[in-house]
Amino acid sequence: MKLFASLGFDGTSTKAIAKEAGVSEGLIFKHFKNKEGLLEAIINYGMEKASVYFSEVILISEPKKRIKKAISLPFTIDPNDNQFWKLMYALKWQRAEYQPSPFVLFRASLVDAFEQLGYDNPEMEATLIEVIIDGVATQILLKNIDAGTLLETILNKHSLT
Amino acid sequence: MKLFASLGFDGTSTKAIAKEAGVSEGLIFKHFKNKEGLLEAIINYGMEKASVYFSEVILISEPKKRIKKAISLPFTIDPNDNQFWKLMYALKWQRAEYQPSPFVLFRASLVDAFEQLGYDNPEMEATLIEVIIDGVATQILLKNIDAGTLLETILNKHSLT
DNA sequence: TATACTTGTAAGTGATTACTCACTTTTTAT
DNA sequence: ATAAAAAGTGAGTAATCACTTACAAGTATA
Repeated sequence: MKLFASLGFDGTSTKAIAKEAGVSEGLIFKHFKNKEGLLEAIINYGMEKASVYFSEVILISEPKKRIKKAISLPFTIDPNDNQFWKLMYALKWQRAEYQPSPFVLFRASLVDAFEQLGYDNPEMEATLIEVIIDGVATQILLKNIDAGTLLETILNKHSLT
Repeated sequence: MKLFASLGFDGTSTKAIAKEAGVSEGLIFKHFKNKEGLLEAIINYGMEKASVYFSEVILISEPKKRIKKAISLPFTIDPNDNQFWKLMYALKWQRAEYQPSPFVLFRASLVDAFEQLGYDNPEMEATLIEVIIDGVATQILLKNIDAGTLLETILNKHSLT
């Protein structure tokens, strides 16, 4: 994950991975069949952890609280998971196929929340939340900005305080 | 640009580039010295075009209008330039060094606008605009969303109508 | 027209790539 | 304790990589 996140999938050789992991190169292929299989294993591992956070949002029944929680997600990224999310975002721009299902459910729960609140265009409002999450994640992961008061400001503009 | 944007820099071979361009592989190295040089030429070409749009924002003296124009930028991306921007965003996640200077000036002009408007925390407000631009660009370039009423909604939430 | 320079090619180069295979060591189950 | 299975190794493999080089064709200027 460390190497894929910093050098990219194609920029990382299986030899380098083996060295970093302190094992022989052959073992990688015993375990994961091929390089692609290793990437999939990494993604599955990360998405399992990520699903926990998505569930926390989806399970909130009160719509305003659910939306607030959704926006707060990128602000609560565990620094230990930074590499995983960098990898996920980098992959996003290169492999359209990697749009795991947890994201779909997450979005649906946002649309539902805005419907409950009687918004004119729930789909668009959900998109706007996704816009903010993508944007905040980009800023937090790439430039390590001081997120301090940013969350509150966003919640304010969206009348969610 | 087409190949780099879809397959990534490391995922694209100079052989494939030569074939796509209909020239010999050697000619690439005559013109651009090496593969990296070709990437730089592409970036320079694209940034020159992009600078025009940034300038249009920076040159607006009225602060509210300047911020409005800034937010509207990702909504006005010429579909012909999609590949360039996909490449730029993909590069963002892999090569920290490619943060071209036009972006720096652009951000400074946003901070300045919020200062003029007397906001408490102009730096943070500028970051929030960048968040929105990054997020909108991500949505427009990756999923081709209907941007229709999204811009107006954003301007509304930020009291910029 | 002769000369110099640029544009272009094709066949290489050594290095590196993902991956395999024959083999050894360690772990697990009976 | 023993056999089977799993985990691990290291030296290969053909293919591909970015890049070079020797040379040919085209083009501008004297």
